[in-house]
Amino acid sequence: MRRNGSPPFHRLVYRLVRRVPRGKVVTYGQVAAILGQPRGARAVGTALAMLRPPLIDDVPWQRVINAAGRCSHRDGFWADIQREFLEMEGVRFDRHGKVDLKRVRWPGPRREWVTRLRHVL
DNA sequence: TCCTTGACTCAGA
DNA sequence: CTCTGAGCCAAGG
Repeated sequence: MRRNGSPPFHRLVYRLVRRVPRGKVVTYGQVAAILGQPRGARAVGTALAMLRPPLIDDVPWQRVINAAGRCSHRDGFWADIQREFLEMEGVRFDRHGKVDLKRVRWPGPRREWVTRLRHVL
């Protein structure tokens, strides 16, 4: 007998991240908010961390960055890998290692995400 | 169930 | 702009 039909949080995170198109990015807090958890940015990081090391499930993890517009990660290694992947997709970084969220954020201005996307998930 | 861990964030200094 | 501290949350032991 199945007790809980709702997928665990990290699965929802993967579903959403899989929809982020090439050349676009989302922030941890944004993902959390869309999933109905405005304060759960940290949990989103936990979810993505579970993909490592094999980087499974065709989840474009590199498209998730922090609110400051930079690649997070504790060690610089994966942050560098992430930046390289994003640059290959056409995402530009300034000399401080930041992207222009105003331009590359998906799916556009804040007013659009939460309401429309939550239902689709 | 309690406790610890982080790919987080925001307000302050 | 950088550095802290406190708040927050799912996972896993």
